[in-house]
Amino acid sequence: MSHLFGKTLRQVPADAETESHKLLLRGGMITPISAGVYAYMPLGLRVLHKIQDIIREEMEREGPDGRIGQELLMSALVPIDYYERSGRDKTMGDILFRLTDHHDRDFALGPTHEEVFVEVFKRNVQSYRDLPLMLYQIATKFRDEPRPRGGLIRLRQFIMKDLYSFDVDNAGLDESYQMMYAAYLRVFERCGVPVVPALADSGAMGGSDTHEFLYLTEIGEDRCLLCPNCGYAANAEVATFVKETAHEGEEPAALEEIDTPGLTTIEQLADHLGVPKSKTCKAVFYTAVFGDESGTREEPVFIAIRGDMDVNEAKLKNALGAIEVRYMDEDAMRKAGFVAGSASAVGLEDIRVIADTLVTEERNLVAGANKADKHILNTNHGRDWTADVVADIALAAGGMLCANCRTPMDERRGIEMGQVFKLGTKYAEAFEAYFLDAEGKQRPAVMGSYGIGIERLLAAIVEENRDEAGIIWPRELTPFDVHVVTLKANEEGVRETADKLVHDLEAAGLSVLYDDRDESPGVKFNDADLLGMPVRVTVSPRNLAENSIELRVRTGGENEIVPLSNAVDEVRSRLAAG
RNA sequence: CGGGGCGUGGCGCAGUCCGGUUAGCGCACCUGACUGGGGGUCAGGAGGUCCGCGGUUCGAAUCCGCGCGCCCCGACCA
Repeated sequence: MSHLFGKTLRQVPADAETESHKLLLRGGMITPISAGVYAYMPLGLRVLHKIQDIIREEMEREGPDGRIGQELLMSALVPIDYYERSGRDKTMGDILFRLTDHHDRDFALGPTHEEVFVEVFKRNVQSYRDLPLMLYQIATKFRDEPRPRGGLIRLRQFIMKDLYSFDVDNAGLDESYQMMYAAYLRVFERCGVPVVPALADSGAMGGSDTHEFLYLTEIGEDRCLLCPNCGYAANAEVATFVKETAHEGEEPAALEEIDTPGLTTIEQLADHLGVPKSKTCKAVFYTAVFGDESGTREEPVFIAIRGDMDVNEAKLKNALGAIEVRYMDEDAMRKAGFVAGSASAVGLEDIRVIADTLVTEERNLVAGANKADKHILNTNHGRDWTADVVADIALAAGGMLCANCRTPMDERRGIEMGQVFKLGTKYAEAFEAYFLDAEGKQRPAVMGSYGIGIERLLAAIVEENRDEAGIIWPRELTPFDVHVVTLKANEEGVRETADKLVHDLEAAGLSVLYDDRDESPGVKFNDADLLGMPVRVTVSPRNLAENSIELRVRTGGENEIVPLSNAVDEVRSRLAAG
């Protein structure tokens, strides 16, 4: 430690908010470079390497039919036309880091590598005999995130393990997907991070099935719904729930315009009228963005949804086939002639109306009159207004009933540790990555893609494995196996004994962090706790007088005095137990 | 992109409202001594474009303008 680069800090840098960020900074394991960009110091890098070792083992674990992940390395610098061919130069939009070389050729720094893998696949595979194939890399990705956050949780430059599977058909893809799904559970288990696999949105990836592996934590940025009864788990973006009408049986009543001065929210309106929020129809305005090879086009859309629910923007996007939907700002609303607070689809023309399924089945809802301070009672879909698109666009929330078993669901926050996608043939077709099947027919490869963010995983490992004093590294990830501390090293025999012990431990195959600094006991013990190695060994005159050393396991055990002669075996047994 | 906070030695902060000696404190760092089982004590020391540029002024860390950067909330998110 007298030579170690990266000092521990007693005070936490003020801009660290999450515990993992604070501990990694205090431990001298990371150094901030720019928003969402970090340098990894020696201790931090050792853990990153160990995480990667675990991932490599699990990616290369042989499947039932002998398939394994094969590691390779793609370029980070990618000609922009790769992303143009898949259309993702548009769908990924501003997230793409772009640059131009001195010949004016455009490149991107790869944010994810489906395009590059499928192109390399195409150049090297012609026959079904080469399939299935699983290729992966552990490499740096670049994403110009609008808002990096939480230390290592959301970065603009990060290391990712990305694996891509290539199969002859959907059944093969299912097998690859299951293999990776299982491998991911093992990776997170070994890293000491509990995860919940949840149904997710495939977003700009395209494709069908996709699961996210969520680490549940209050500092998470994703919201998910969990059924405590049947185990259903889904990101709020895609979560389904039981949608029941509340007023379907009523006889349609006559329209009636009423005065509602100053009442602009559903809350106020329902309170004023003494009706449940489910008796109202909420109006929301969005700008939808559509895009294809020729460019992008914007269109204002009107959303009608029952007053007690909110719009799920991912579902809305999918229902419209838009590449983006965004909440309309006040300027655009004024231009479109909407009366915010008193709007409805009744009498509305020249704009697409998207209605949630429930709102079309209810009867006699209170809706806006499209005039300030006026609302209409008893509006009914089909009679008073008609939607252009009817779809499930409602956002699931805690307490809503599970679609499988009608149990009220819990809503939790989580961080996405990894995601697995069934991509299908989208990329193979865009890149004409065909192989010849047994009948000599050309077929596109059926792909899957599977990613894990390495630094984000590191952050979650620290979030999950710590106490008030510092980090508690899981056995497989600790930067060093043993932390040897000397006290009063200038006194007779202490330094010599510690030097020899370190040598013996290393000869026994253990890695050792040796605190040989001339610091007070308090400083050394506190640093040992902060840095979090599983076993601490103290060599001091007091113990030496009895030919002993002292052991302490980081997980909170008591100090134990053991004979110096057994030191190596004793350390090993503590490590094996942990 | 909208809202909020912040920018003064490596870290944490005071000073800024109300302009005026040499910009201060704690931690860390260097030298020496003492000390030695949970961030010890004393003495001496080094270290500063006060985020940048422009302006106001006899005089700017402090006032004004324009930028830049960092953090948080939201929007967004493969």
